[in-house]
Amino acid sequence: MALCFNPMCKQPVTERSGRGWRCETGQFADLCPRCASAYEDGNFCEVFHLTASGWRCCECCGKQIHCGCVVSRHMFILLDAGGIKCMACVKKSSVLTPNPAWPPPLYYHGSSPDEVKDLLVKNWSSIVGSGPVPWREAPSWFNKNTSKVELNLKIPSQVEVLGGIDRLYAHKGAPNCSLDKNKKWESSGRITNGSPSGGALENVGNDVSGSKYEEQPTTNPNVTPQSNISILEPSTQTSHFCPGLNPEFIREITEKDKVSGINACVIPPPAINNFFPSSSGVESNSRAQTHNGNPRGGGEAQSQLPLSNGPRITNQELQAISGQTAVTFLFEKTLSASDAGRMSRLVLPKKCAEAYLPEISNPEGIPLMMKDMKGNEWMFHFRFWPNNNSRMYLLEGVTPCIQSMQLVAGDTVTFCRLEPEGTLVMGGRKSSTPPGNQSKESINTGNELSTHREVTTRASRPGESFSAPIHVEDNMISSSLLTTSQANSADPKNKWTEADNFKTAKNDVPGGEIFLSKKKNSTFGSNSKRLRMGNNQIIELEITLKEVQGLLRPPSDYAPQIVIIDGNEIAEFEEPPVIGRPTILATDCVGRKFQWAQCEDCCKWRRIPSDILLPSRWTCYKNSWDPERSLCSVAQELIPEELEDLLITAKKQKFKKQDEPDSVDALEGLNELANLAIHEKGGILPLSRTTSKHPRHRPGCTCIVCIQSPGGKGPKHRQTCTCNACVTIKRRFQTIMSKHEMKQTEDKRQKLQQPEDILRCSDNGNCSSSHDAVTNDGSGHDSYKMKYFESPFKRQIDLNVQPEGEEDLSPFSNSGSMMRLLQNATGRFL
DNA sequence: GTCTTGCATGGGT
DNA sequence: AACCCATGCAAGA
Repeated sequence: MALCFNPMCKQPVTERSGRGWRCETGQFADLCPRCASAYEDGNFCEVFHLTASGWRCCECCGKQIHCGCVVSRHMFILLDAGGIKCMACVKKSSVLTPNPAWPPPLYYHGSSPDEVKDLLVKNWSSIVGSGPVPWREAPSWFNKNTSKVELNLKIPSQVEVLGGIDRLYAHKGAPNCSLDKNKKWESSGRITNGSPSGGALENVGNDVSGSKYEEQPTTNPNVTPQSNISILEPSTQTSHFCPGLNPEFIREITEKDKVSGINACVIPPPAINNFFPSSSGVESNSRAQTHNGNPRGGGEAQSQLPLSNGPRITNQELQAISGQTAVTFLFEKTLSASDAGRMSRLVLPKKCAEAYLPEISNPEGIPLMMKDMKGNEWMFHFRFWPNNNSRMYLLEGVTPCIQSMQLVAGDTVTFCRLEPEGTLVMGGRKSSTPPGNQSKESINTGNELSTHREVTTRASRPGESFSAPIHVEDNMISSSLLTTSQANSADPKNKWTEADNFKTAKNDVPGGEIFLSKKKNSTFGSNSKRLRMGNNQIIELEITLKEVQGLLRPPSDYAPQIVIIDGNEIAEFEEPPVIGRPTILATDCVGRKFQWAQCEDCCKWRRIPSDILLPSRWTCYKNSWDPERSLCSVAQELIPEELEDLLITAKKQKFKKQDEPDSVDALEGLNELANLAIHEKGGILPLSRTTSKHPRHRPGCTCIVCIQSPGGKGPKHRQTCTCNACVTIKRRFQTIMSKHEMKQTEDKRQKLQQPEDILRCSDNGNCSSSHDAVTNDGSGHDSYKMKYFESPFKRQIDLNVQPEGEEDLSPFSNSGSMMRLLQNATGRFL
């Protein structure tokens, strides 16, 4: 007869005996009835280990916990600042203090269901993988003075936890939307006989919610119903879970295969290192799931799973998330174009599919039910294709779910599992947040944006300018524009020229979604791993494509090649451009142009010559034009009022340029185009430059590009040159000219229709600029207009005062001057 | 002609 | 060289 596992007992194990803790072998300790009772009461250690070492006091209640003991290892959590906290206090704090990640339900009384749903999706998306930033921002939610308007504005950056869903809908009386909330749950400190059993965990929480919880409506909006569910403590409690795996199966593999139960069962997020109890020392190089039907060891799979599929979440976040239920993050995947397309099939990373999803032995697969973050159930089909002696796992039928989450290629789907029932949950995370807070969030998140791998550029509506969240890698800018430029740089047919514009890209994609190709006819939003970037390499710009174009600077150490077309020289850069620092063009009281440049370190604005192209990183120390102000400690010239006007000026210029046709932008001077407001972190990084000049050219190539020296000297293109570069530029030129003619025709037609506008124009022909300057902000007020006449750097807004101000900015004011303008632009580059 | 399905291909790791 | 996986594409519905 088996004896009690407790060495201090050794009583026979009877039928009334119970199971105790899980041992490192994966098996559960068989205890005699007395010991089992003590264990279930949570005082096993107090009875048997009282004189042992390792007792510590809870930092909150002072309760002693036998730390370090396998029996009590799930009864406490380790505090970041040191010390421990018993699970009772953990649960208390979870109950009585608002989850910083979730607003009090009070806020949602007036919210419509749609708003709530939207909030859920967005917030879940945030928490699943965007890192801890939302938690930092979250406390503002609890400011009682926060207005609903403010609240709504903050929605995209807020977070959602499953518990929050429960709270929300419990309060709104919509339990059908919660996640299995109607189930009678048991606290799941451990899994015994395939079902959670009571134990120390429940006991420590008895004073809060008891070991069992059957949901009851709450009347106190500030005290949320604490279901059952324990805080998931990565280093302890998780080891008792076998997330997603059938408990019977768990026992099977632990008993049959003698695999470490912990390692075999625990499916921790790869990003959470301390999820892995390493004490077992069981390491295996075998596959987590073999195709011959052998049981899968999740833990083994873990160690092999690609980190890129690991959710980006910290232990604390996970704890917060699991304030109501235990959530095991399984993996995530960035949606490719195929995944998000009409095919309704999502390719799953093989290792993740094999590790986390049910085993399938035939290509037909199995139906797989998942829930989304709203609690809606979706029935997918999990299957695989044989592929090169391997498998390609697919989740079919995902399109409706993905669409319901408004996910597109480049976004991320996250797979989680609710414990203990093992329900799979598919979450989603947008690759970018809406303009206006995206940059801010991205900057705040810093290195937490690892999942923003792809670059997507979007136009919110057809015809609008692009809102292009752009992730810039140290040596690579990933906007469609620049990527194209880089690609073009390798091809003499598509070298980067001043006249390039990418309007076609916008028109190519219905709805404004733009995914430029990394491969032929493929989508840019796909998993171009070369475009991925490390966490600390990411900055995110909220900037339009045209703005990006305006910020382009020719490589400082690379001279352009001169292409002669129709007798005009056009500077053409073999190398991709770099991004310059934006400045604000201004004019002093005597009409001289200059620029305001902002120091990257002190943010003070310095006056620099108008013809200077600043590098992306520029500080006061580089202000060689004004030595007196070459230190950050020196005050700036601008008084606050002037600075305000300056920024207004910049904003007006930005708006004005957005209203202008792309073709105009393509030919504007760089300085003018650089007057853009962008958000950046740590400055804009220079673009990469190809190390090989013509990677696609073969040795012996005699094209004009290859035979020309890097300095731009040597033979030049003739007018009759038919090389690819010339042909391309000619074609572009013709396109621009045709657009210009169309624009001229349209302008004439509009002028005829609006004679009053003509009368309002000044004699210098800058009607549109002057007009826009007044009307774009919707203020045609005279006093407002007059204000702009007062400050020197405001004059560029009113072209009547500064007639020459933007004359050159309109390359199509005179069709005959097209090439002159090209030359001017070239000259500015040079 | 369009959509779906399932395999093949090839770039990337 | 093996493997993964995005996606092309042909065949069938």
